[in-house]
Amino acid sequence: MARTPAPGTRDTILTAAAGLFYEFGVRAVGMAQVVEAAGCGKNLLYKHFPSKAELAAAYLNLTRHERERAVTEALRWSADPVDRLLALVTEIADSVRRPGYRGCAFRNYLTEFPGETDEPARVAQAYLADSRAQMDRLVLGAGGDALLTDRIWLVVNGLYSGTPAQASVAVDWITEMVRPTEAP
Amino acid sequence: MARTPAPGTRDTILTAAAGLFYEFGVRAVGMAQVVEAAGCGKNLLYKHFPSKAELAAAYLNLTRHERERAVTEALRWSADPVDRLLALVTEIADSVRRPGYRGCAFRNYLTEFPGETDEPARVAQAYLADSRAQMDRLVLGAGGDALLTDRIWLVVNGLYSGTPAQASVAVDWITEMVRPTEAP
DNA sequence: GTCTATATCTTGATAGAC
DNA sequence: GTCTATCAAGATATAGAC
Repeated sequence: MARTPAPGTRDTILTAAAGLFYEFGVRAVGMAQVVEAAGCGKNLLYKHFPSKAELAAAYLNLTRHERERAVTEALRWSADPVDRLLALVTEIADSVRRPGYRGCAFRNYLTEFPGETDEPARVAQAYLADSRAQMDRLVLGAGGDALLTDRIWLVVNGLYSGTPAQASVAVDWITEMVRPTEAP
Repeated sequence: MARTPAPGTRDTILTAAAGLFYEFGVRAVGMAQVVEAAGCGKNLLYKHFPSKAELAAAYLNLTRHERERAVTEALRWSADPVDRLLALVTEIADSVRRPGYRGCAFRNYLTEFPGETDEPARVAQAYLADSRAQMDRLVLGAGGDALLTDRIWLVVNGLYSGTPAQASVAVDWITEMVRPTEAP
């Protein structure tokens, strides 16, 4: 009775690994833990991901795609440049508010592996650069200048490493910055 | 090599360990590396620091004392509440600008060991709480309200995980927030 | 006696073999 | 899916220099 090769094995393993890596950190989680959480054999894990670094890179790529999907979805409903910027900021704030939030996965990885130049590190750095570039494009599109891009990135950086309680403060503040003040 | 004079042994070890821990992360640095960098025997290391956790706690406490000394020094010259707040912010910005800056040591530790409740984790959490409380006290003393404390903490958080280039942006911005605007 | 150096024990991790 | 080789790291114990 040959087992039917499960269609989503790679995804199953990756999803399990991603959850563990994000919650406990990449260094702290062993391949054995991933195997146990995925409910598969060790051979399968190494068949799909020949090394832990490749699994970590896949984890960061998965996270990137999830973030991009969520951001694209959030931006889909707004055409106005200011609305689009605020939609992005709101989406980030929502992600910070989600239970189990433990900071930005990419920044966390780079903190765990400082000075590293392997593939996961490159994925993380690329995401952060692209993420900043996207934010800057939206700020400039909404009529902001270079100073405002710096300031908003500062606040968003603080938001990423902050608590859910600060999410609303950040959103409200950035709204104030880019919307004409309403008289009371 | 020549025998290390006895009295400063603990400090020598701790200084060496602190440099390595901050630069490469606590997890990535082994006790053997600390021994080599300190130029002492393994026995002596374990005599002064019975476990790696105790060495890590000592590292964070040392960092805390260094930060507190620098902040106290920066605040010494200002009596005016607004000046004191800006002196603190400027001191933080200067520390971010220092070559070799690799983020806040306490946040980095908590990122490396999420969910940990041992002594180093408690030291790190206590520092962050005290640090925020001090900042809030200065903001309130300078005439700010609760909203301003939240906003300034957001910016300072972003500054900690930011680049030296953003340090000036943060200082200028906070200056603008707490000083009466000067007419052009 | 104090410190260095080394040898070793134990644990846990990556990885590959069966 | 289990079993095992290999290695690194934390921690301890022992042997030897000053």
